[in-house]
Amino acid sequence: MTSPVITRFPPSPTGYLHIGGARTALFNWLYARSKGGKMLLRIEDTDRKRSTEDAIEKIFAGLEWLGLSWDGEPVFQSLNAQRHREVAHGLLDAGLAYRCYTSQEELAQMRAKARAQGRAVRYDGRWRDRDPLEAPAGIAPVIRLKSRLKGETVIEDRVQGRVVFANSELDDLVLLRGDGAPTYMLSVVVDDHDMGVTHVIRGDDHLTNAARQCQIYEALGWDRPEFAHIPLIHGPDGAKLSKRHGALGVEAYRDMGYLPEAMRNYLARLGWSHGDREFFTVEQMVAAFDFKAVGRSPARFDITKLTHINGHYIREMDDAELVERFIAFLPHMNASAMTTGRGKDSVRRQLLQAMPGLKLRADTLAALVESARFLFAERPLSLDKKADRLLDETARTLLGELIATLEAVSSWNVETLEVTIRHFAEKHGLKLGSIAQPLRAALTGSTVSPGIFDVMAVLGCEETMGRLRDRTG
RNA sequence: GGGCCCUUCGUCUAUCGGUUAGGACGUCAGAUUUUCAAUCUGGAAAGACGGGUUCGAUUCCCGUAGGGCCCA
Repeated sequence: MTSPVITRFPPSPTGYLHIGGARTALFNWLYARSKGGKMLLRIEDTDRKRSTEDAIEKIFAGLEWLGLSWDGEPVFQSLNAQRHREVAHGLLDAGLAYRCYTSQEELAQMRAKARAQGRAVRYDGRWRDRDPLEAPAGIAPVIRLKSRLKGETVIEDRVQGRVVFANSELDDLVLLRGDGAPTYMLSVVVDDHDMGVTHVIRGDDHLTNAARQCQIYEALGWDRPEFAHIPLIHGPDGAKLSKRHGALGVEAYRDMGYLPEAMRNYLARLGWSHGDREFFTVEQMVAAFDFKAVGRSPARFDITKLTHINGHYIREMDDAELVERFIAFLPHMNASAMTTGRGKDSVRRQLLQAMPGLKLRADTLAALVESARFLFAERPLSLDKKADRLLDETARTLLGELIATLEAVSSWNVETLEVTIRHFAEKHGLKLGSIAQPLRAALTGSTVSPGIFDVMAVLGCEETMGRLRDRTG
């Protein structure tokens, strides 16, 4: 019988949930779900000065937006400091750790010396076996792990494969600082152990840390978890993802009109693949996810592809569902006023009717909203430059004649309107485009819109005629 | 500086030693067309470099170069 899989996502609440963190969370979530296990959330708030409530809220919101639910209550690392200290002192009592009184100056010298000799920069263990009685007064010691000097530390990583570190490269790491604060290295190991984490899935920037953490596990006599170090996401220039690129919070993408399912799909395919498959439902993703198919090289964030995937999801989405997303999105672009003065039901009805034509032309919710503005615009419409130029004397005259024809239309629907207008164009010896474009300009204020007959149908007879008269009167 | 990781079209990737090196985004051309999209068809586009191992390397090994991460 194998124990249930427990993964964890441990964000520091010093900012928003960025793209890289979101993908790490996704992979943890996918693996846990695929194994019928759990994903825990740990808030690594030991840096009290930089941790904020606001950041915690944003991280929760980001995970929820992406549909990455965690199991149980979040663990706050700062609350475990006492436990971490006890573990460190246990190691001290067992002779597996020691007090080190080396000053900052000495450390700096050590570094300079190592560097000059072309060796790894690390602590030389000068207090490792020294008599504590020689301790200088007035210096609060740090507690260091008495790590193995010889041999190797081997990590059988689920993504990186077998990675070997010579123990001689790893120095006696600090467990507790002079002020008694546990180090990151100690806290992570103790918390992961206490939380029962079986699989540590994180960015490969932690690969070297993993070796050091293994030494702590060993000293403590604890089983280490499985490790899976996934490659980082880089910016378009191949360098670390920064604010210049995509290191925005996921909520920034939400506000740009990206769908969580699209973001999830895109992120999953960054560094992971499943044959030639590009699109995955959550279920398919969970079923197909496997560390063996996770690559080891970093991937660049490409918003163009994200946008394409987003457009795909918008087009595939059920119209009624899209209407709800549309409405929910309005506040995010400060466009709530767009539909004021209209009944909620009528707004929904009109959007639903227009959606098939609108969603084909938008690859973000923001673009979708923009493209729908003409529906709710107040008469007389303001025309953009091109539309204005299109509506010259000839065009207006033509529209005037069209009004008369349209007044005779008995049933106002796409089919009838199309037949009527095609006939009208023929009668005047015009191509359909010659009448459709002025019509579009008059009805939408733009030269770009869904099919013109759809526009007329969605606008309705009364509004259509009104907008036409605005241009011919 | 040391250690570790990485390297297939511009980008994300497939390839379990033998393929015309495949797909996707982007790009170009065409079809369609009432605009713009969407859609369809087609094109250009890749194994960093140098050595090995092998009948045969993108694939395995070594080195070089480049990039990244950690340590400070």
